Amino acid sequence: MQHSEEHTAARQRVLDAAERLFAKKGYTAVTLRDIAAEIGIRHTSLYHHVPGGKEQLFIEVTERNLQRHYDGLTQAITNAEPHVRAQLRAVADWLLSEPPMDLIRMNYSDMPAIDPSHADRLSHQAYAAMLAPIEVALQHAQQRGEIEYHDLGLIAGSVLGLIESLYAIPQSALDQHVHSRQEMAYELIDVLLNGLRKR
Amino acid sequence: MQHSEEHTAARQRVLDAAERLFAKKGYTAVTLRDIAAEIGIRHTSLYHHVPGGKEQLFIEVTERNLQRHYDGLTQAITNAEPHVRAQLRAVADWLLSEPPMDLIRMNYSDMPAIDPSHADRLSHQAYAAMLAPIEVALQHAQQRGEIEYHDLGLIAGSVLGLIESLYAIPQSALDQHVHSRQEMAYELIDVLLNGLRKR
DNA sequence: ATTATCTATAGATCTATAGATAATGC
DNA sequence: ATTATCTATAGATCTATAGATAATGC
Repeated sequence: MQHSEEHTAARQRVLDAAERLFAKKGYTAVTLRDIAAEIGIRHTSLYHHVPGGKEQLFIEVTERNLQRHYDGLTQAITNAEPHVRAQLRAVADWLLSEPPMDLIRMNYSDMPAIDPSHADRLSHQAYAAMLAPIEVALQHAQQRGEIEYHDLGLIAGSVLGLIESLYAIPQSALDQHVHSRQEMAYELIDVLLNGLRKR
Repeated sequence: MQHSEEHTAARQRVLDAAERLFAKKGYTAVTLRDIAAEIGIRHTSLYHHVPGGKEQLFIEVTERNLQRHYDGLTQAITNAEPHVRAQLRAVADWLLSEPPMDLIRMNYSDMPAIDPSHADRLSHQAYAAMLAPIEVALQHAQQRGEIEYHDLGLIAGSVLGLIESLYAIPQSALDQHVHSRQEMAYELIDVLLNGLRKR
């Protein structure tokens, strides 16, 4: 016997589609019809999987997305060579393999549209999931003497901001440009690390 | 005699409110009712000032916003001391005095929701208005020998991305933190410039 | 038998139009 | 006289519920 919290295949398809669309366009820009259309069902069928409706769906898949990012970033860092440059490149590779995590939009547009208590929790989770793995890697790099800075939380945010901001480049501009997002990310990581070198 | 393209005081109030709200929350998250409520009129009255409706309103105020940013950034740089550090601090001050220009949201959420031909133009304008002034300042800095890098367009984007990403920090986290956004921006500018030093 | 989807429907909200009324500026 | 706003209304779309039908998994 399975109760409704269980993860059936159909429910997974719903959550996957919702996660992708909400991540890409934000809470208000996505309708339940968009999500349902994505997987070829009627929007009313979504309520069977998520009785709480749009808001519950958004909260659930956003937490899921953040957890996935935490895992992905942690894995990327763990699997990379134990040097900060390789680890930050792995972070960039991970982030650029996913749709952008637009934390500004979350902060200014998504969060104000949902229940405040949930918004607070999500904001906290976003901060922790995205920044913590990077900050830990930077701390280890500092212990190894690869970098030197007094506020590595700020630098972790910069790494995230620098890489994600590459998603602000329109596809049309990317096509003309010689470099890919990955190449640009790698260059920026080198500039940043150059600015953090012990001297 | 004045035709409807003229800028009357009432029309200015409409555009101001629309600009602020669209900048903050994005195209789909803002309704015409929100804009009208902001200035204490009924939403149907908006059509008198902007017959083209929501989409025309968004396009008009977004271009206006971009022009304002271009002017503001150019002025900030011109009025600053003629050194890259002071100029980038002035850029940060300007950007942090305005609501965030979330170019990721524009790229992924706003632009797909409007007419493609207008979207293309707006994307191009955004790129030019926000990056060009910073890039020019960096080129001058390079001519003065203050920095050295082969792709200053990429660095201009980084400056923008770094500073705007400070808007991803929730207010609650800012309250706990010791540093203001401005202080963090100044620190990041120093790290970046340190990474771009001639050596 | 359980899970998933569909149809039908309600009520709220959104963009938009038409025409009447009020406010403003020579 | 012109400009700005309002009321009334239409039609589209959105979230959500109820109950019937179809698909699935033991």
